Amino acid sequence: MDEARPSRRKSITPPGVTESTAQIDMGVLPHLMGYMLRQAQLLVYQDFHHAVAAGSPGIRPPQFSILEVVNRNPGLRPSDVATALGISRANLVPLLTDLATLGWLRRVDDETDGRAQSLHLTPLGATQLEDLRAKILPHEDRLATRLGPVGRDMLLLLLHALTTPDGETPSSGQK
Amino acid sequence: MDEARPSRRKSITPPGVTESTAQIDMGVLPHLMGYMLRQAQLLVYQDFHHAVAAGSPGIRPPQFSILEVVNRNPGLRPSDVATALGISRANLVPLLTDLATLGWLRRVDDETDGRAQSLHLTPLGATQLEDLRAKILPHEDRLATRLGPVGRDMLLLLLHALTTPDGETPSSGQK
DNA sequence: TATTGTTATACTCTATAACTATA
DNA sequence: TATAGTTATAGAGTATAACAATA
Repeated sequence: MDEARPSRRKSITPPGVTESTAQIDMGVLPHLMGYMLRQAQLLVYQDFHHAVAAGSPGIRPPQFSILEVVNRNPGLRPSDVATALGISRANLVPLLTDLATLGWLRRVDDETDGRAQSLHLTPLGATQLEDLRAKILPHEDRLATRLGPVGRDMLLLLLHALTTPDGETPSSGQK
Repeated sequence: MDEARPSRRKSITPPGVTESTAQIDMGVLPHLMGYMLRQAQLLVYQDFHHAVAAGSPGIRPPQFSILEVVNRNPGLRPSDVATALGISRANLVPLLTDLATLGWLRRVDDETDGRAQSLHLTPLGATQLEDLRAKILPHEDRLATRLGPVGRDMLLLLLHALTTPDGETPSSGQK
């Protein structure tokens, strides 16, 4: 019985997200933004890992985002970082602790508000962040070559439009 | 060192995550595909949850993907589902078990190959899948209104280009 | 009372290694 | 030996509740 499917050959197709599914009907999945966003994000995250893992173990996208935001906004508070990156305060704590343990980030108790802290990058953290950018940007550029000359800008524009609630102005967000 | 930023400059990128972070400089993050893909995916996944949670508890994107693929390819094997969706065989097992426990999916031992199984949706599973589609597609459409008339197709096209290794033909998955 | 940082907990997703039973 | 399904485990990300100190 069974064998509703003809010819199950052992045609092992190379790994990757969608390539090995050539003869499988994916149904509506390729038409769902959620599914395709997940696949794309997995791919880019793998690229991030390849770009960063060797040289900066333990640094993943969230850690990089924290470094970037704190570097651009010295003295920022954990609470603000959490809302800016969409991370809960509770989940931010161990990330900040790890970065502080590395000596890349300092937590300074606020003098006017006994509850608050001010976050700053150490000189080491600043140079490491530069190093991370120098690794990440080329890899993103390499991936972007799959999208054609204006594809990357178009993708970012669409993603901004998607994540921008409504009355925002995403038109001024490009470099 | 480096930039020595003057207090709180309103730099080039207001858009991004939320409007409450308007005065925070997000640096290069809004220009990174990885960061924006993550933000977009979180948003769409929240939408998925809102669309599905009430009525089908426990059904998340991976479960839906499995149902969709098995429905379109009756008799498919777990191994094929795993590679098609980018999930490891090991991690697929509990997902299939849950769906089987719900009575939505059957695991039939293959008669010619004692190691293999054939996956099929039960009649209940098929109707439930129809129900899920009827909930998910409108919510995706609603999100897509932020992207303009051709924005959604453009986004899907770019995501396909990004996740397609190189000389592949993404048309095999198109409807 | 409300907020800030924190702790603790639980659940999901992901990544490996290793086992069984078949082939 | 190789494969299919499975088990077990560990790690990361996410989501809540609750707490102490402070406002």
